[in-house]
Amino acid sequence: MARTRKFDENQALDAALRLFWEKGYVATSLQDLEKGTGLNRASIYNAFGNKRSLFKKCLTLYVGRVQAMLEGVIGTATSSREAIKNWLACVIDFQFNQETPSGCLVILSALERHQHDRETREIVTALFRREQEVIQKVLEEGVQRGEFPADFDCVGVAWAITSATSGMVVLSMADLPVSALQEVFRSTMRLLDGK
Amino acid sequence: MARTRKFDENQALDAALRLFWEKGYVATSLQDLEKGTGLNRASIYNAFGNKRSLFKKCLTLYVGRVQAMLEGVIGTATSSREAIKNWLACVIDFQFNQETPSGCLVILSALERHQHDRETREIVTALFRREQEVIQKVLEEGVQRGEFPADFDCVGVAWAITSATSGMVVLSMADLPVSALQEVFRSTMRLLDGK
DNA sequence: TATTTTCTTTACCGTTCGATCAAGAAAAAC
DNA sequence: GTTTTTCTTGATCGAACGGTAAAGAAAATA
Repeated sequence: MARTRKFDENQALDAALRLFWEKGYVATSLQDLEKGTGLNRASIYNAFGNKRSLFKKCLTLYVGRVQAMLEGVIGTATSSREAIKNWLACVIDFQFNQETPSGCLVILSALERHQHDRETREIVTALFRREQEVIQKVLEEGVQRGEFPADFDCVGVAWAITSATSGMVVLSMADLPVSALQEVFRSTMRLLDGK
Repeated sequence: MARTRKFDENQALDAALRLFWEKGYVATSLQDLEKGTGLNRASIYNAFGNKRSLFKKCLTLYVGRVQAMLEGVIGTATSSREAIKNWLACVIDFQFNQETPSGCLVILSALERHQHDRETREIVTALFRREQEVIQKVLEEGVQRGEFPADFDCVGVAWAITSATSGMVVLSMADLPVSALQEVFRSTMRLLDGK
């Protein structure tokens, strides 16, 4: 009864995500999006609405992936300590992975806050909260398992680790070498040793 | 022999800095700059060159101030521990200070890296390096003073603290409450306790 | 195969972008 | 007070911006 869509919507979304990830919301023009997705301008509007809603779809997609990666890495570890170690290593790998852009769309969006509506900002806030919660939970499990002392500050350390992941991303975006991130990594891990 | 400038160049630079600080380089238009500085467009070009060079002047001004604040806070402390404590507290205060925008122009510029030339990116990199150096130095003084054990990892902890300051700024931009930053603060301070 | 419906293409909309230029205004030097 | 020089103003530039409308192309139904 009707014509089918020629392009793969997920594929186009992926391409758009990559662009926003690299240049941010404002600096990514519709011209960029046309070239990146291979779609015509009107096709983009037809499929995704306007630039704002396309961005929001990309951000949601990205957040979902990061969260899946976070929970995957944390969930498959055999100890609390290993979980944190793997997560921090994962963040570093991700920054220097050649297949994906460096940086982080969520952090970028956090800093572009003036450009976005409340709903978008809440997506950003939620990811950080979620990261802290997941880490806190794995630390609490570590306490129960006897890996950490009973009075271990799970809340505070979880926030510190969450902060450290953002900090590492910023450092890598500021052209600091891997070694700097590794120093952050090692020192952050030491938060799991003390009292 | 000639007419004198009516406006205060430093004052205009301050206004421009504030705009870039709030919205970033791309999102700040010349219209914004005209309104913010109170200057006519051509006066801006006459005084500061183009948008790029105006931005660079603002960034340099900002970096100088942050560095002065860093060195001031660290330099006036009576112990290594107190120096770090004051610096972290200073960063938190700064984020919630109502008189200045939240966020950080340097971090924003790091994430907008694709917009800037190498010289600008190097200014950004340099500030992070400088922050780490200053902190490392004060830690090393702490070791000599017997505040920390002889094998204390000054390099790594300095990077962790540098990362923590960026992390806290990101968290505050992501609308996390002060309490979250304070948790990062407390946990980061604990890096000075362990072995 | 004819029809219907959706997707795609092309051209274009008004607006805003960064940047410039020529004319007018004002202060210092003589 | 005249001259000289710089600063300021207002108008305007071409390009790029996000977004849209109408015509053409193509696939699924009948």
